[in-house]
Amino acid sequence: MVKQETQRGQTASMEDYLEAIANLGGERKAVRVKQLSEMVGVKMPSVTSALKKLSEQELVEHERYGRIKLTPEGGKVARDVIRRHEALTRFFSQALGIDQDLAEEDACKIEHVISPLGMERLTKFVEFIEACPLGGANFPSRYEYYLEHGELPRDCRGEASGKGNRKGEVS
Amino acid sequence: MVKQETQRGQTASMEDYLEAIANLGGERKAVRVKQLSEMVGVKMPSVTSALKKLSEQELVEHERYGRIKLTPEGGKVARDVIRRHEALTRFFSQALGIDQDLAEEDACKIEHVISPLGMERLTKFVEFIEACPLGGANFPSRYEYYLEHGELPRDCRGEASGKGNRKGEVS
DNA sequence: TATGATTGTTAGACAAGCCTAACAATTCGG
DNA sequence: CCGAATTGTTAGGCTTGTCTAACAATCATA
Repeated sequence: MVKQETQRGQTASMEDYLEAIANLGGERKAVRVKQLSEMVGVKMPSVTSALKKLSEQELVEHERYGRIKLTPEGGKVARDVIRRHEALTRFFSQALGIDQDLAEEDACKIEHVISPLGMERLTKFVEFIEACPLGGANFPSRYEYYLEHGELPRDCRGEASGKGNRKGEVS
Repeated sequence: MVKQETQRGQTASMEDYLEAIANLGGERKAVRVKQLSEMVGVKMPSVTSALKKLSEQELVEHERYGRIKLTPEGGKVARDVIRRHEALTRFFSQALGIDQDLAEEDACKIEHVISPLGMERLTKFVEFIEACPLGGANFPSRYEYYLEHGELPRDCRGEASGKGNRKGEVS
C-alpha cells in the first residue's frame, strides 16, 4: 500500500508511534524500544526504523542503544494526536453508546484520517452534548430509547414537521 | 505501507475500486478501465492490477481488453461500502454541518476503517436526528447556536446537573 | 479496410512499513 | 567484574499499491 498521509503531514504509522511515546511518558522520562514495540504492537526492528525517520524529522531524540524522548515539536504533534483520539473516543462511547474498548479502536483508526474541520466539529459536538442538558443530555436519552425500541419516543412522534423547525426557535 | 485491512476483509484500496465500479453503473452496464482510473484517481496500470486481484476473488468479471462488471458478490460488497459512505456523508453534512464536499472526503476515508458496530450506531444516530424533531431537529438547532456563538443557548444554561438526567425521563 | 488515435496491458522500479535471523551492546545477578 | 539474559540494531526479504515506459489491442473514420 501507498503512503497514507494524514491530513497533517505525518503517516498514520508515525502518528501511532508518537502517540505511544507520549503515552509512555516520553515528554518527561525516557522510553525504551521494547515498551514502544509492545504498545504499538510491532516487533522491535520496526520501532528502530520508525525512530530513525522520526529522528530525522526532529520529532524524537534517540541515539543508538539510547532512550527515547520526544522533542518539543514531537510533543506538540503527539498531543494533537491524543487530543483527536480522546475526542473521538468520547464521541463513540458517550454519544453513540459504544463500549469503551471498541470506541478506542475506532478512534485509533479515525484519528489519522479525519479532516481538521471534521475533527473540530466533532469535538464541539461532544462538548455540546456533554454540556447541554436539553440538546445534549436529553438527546442521548431519546437516542437510547430509539436504539432500544427501534422507534421514536412518544414525544418525537406525530408532530414531526420534517426539517421546518431547524433554525430560529432557540434561546 | 502494510496491508490496511478494513473491518470487512477487503483493503481500503479494493473497496475504493469496487465502490467506483458500482458508482459507474457496474452492476448493470459494463465499465471501462479508463473511466475507473479517472474516478479513483490512479493511472490505468494500477486499475489493471487491481482488477486482476478482484477477479481472482470473483468480485468482478473482467477479461483482457474487455469491459468490467461486478459479480453479484462484488455488487454486495460495493453496495455495503456505498451504504457506509452515504451514512457517513450525511452525518458530517447534516449532523455536524460540514460542507458536502468535505463531508464526502471524510466519509471516503472513514468508511474503510470504522467498525461494523460503530457504523451501525452512527447510522442509527443519523436516522434519529433526521426523524426526531425533539431530540433531533431541536438538537441541531441548539448545536448550531453553540457553534455560532461559542456558548450554550439560554435554555441549556444554569440548570445543568451534569449527567444526572441521562436516563429515564423519556417517552 | 488501412491507419492513426485511443485504450489497455506488461514489465519493472519504488516507497512504506512490516517481518525474521543474526549479530551487537547493555544490564544485572552472582 | 564477568557471563548470561535482555534489549537493540542491521541486513535483507515480503506485501501492497503506486508509477513510468514500452508495447499491444481495439476502435473509428476517411
